[in-house]
Amino acid sequence: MMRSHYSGDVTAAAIDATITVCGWVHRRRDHGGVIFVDLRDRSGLIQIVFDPDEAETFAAAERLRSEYVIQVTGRVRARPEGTVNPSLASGEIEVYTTELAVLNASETPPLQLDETETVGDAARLRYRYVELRKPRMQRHMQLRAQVTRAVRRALDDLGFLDIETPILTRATPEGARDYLVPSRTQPGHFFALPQSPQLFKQLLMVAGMDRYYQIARCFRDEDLRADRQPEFTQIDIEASFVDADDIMALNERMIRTLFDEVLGAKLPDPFPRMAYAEAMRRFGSDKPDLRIDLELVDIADLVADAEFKVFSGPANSETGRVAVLRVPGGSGLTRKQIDEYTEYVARYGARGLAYVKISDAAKGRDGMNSPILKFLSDEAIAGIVGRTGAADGDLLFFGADNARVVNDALGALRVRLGHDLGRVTGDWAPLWIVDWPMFEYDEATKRWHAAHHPFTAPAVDDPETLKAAPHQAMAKAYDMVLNGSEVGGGSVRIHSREMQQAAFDVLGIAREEAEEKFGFLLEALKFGAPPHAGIAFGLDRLVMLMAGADSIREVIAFPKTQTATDLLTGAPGEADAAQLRELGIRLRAKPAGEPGGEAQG
RNA sequence: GGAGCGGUAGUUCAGCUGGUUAGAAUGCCGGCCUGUCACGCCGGAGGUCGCGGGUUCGAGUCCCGUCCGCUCCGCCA
Repeated sequence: MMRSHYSGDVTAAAIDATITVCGWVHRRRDHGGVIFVDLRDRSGLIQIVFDPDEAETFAAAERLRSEYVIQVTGRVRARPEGTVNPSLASGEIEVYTTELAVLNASETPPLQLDETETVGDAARLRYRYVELRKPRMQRHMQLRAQVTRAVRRALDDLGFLDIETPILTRATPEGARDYLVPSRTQPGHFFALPQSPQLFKQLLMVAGMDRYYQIARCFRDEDLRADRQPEFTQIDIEASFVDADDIMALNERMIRTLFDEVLGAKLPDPFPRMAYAEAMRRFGSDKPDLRIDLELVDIADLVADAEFKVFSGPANSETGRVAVLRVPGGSGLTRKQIDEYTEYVARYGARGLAYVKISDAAKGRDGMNSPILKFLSDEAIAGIVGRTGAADGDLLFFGADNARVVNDALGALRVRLGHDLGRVTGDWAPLWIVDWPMFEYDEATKRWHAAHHPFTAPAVDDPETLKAAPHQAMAKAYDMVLNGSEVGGGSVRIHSREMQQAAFDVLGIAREEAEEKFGFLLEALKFGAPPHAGIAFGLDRLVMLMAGADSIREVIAFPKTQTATDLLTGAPGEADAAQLRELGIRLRAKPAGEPGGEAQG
């Protein structure tokens, strides 16, 4: 039953009003015969006063301990002497209690609930229900609810239909690893949990549900990161008879409204757009953080003839790249710091991190300091200084390797330096990345991969053109990037069977395989599929950014650990023999000392 | 699959190069204090130093293995 006071905002109560408040005892202080309790409820901390004149209540209050669940009734009073405690939600008022009911006791809490304490992650997740009581977590959950509410309202108002799609569905051949669910009624067969509702929302377009959305749970059995969980939530949107511009306009308006309503933040109108190629060239990333003013500059032509093989090799290679990152004022970096950055870029495959410190650019090489200067001609040095605009006191970092390594390494270094050197300006920098390549060639498997997914429409209209030159094909795709994070991505979809087949052909998905895995989609495309396009936002990541949190776990009520387990419930657990028998699953013998075994199928 | 960091009272942490009864803060228990607000003061309880093995006269500390948590690379169409 909802307690009578529960407006969620005690601070709005009038002086001298009698109110009833429920919550948890955050802290009890006794002083000179008076007992003070900081009561924690969803609005924050409220100071409750117990006076010895209320003998019975006072006696009960003496037995209060941390995390006891109580209900108090009392008179709202202004705090004496005009004292205001900003750490309390009820900073200017207090509740002078006449009645106290202990609704439940609590053992000594397993976590410290002070906001200043950083509790170890394992303990937090094990006792998540306690951790969630913290005002910060309450705020995060409230923010998340506000976001979904605002999104729903915006889309509802535009006539979008919220339609649910299956959670038990079938495996897809490409993309992330699937979570599998064995079928009891079809022994040896498995459902897969959806990586996204992609195929179903396209079927809904064929079905004439021409404006669809869903706050959809998605599942991907891949390794976790601070911003990646195995189950996560997408704001999934699809519409018919629209093009890329329609979808981008609709969604940036939605995001702008969302930020305005929820955070009071004004995002640019319109969002800037940048071609994928430009983003890679200037920032080494397909999700550049535009709050950082550092940029990559190409210098391959300046060092192509250098004797320095480290530079001239990539400079003359089809797949190579030689680029410079100018760090204004960076010549103050110590050798130790540069070594650290070298180590940092090594993660991305960079075999070194050449640098030049510039003390007096006008003096040419004599005004510079670098181990690599001796390998470069005066012309090359002058060219690099001219092109990068390097000034006295600057430092230049060089990347020379195949383009992928240079982009990854300098792109990551750029972000790292931006933060380290305080070059992050502004609060929100959204943009659209457009003009994506249709396919990417994977050297390892010698195969083409879909840059987005295999249902993305190419810019060309003829399937034969697509097949003839897949490396040139551009996709009608768009990603929304915010502060260096990809928050959403979408595309115009293929709506003709012939084009879809052509895409599968390029991707090396055999006709039989395509027929088996996607036959239903190919078939649907035959029966009057309208042109359609859509987008999906990563809700968790979006809320994380809005909350200023550094992990997606901060905005998910019950997240999983890095090894995809749930410390609270102990999931995943073992299945008992009877269940397995019924499912027709036999486990491989347990390796000694290890819990569980491996499914054999 | 790989790299790195961490695991010591309920909680957050300290514990230098191996050395006697493993400390602090906070929380918890008891007492004191006429309004505190991170209240204060006095006292107390609380630890298989993640687990297993090894080196050593001696291991929280060194070595090996293992488990767990976190960050990152790979992976995430």
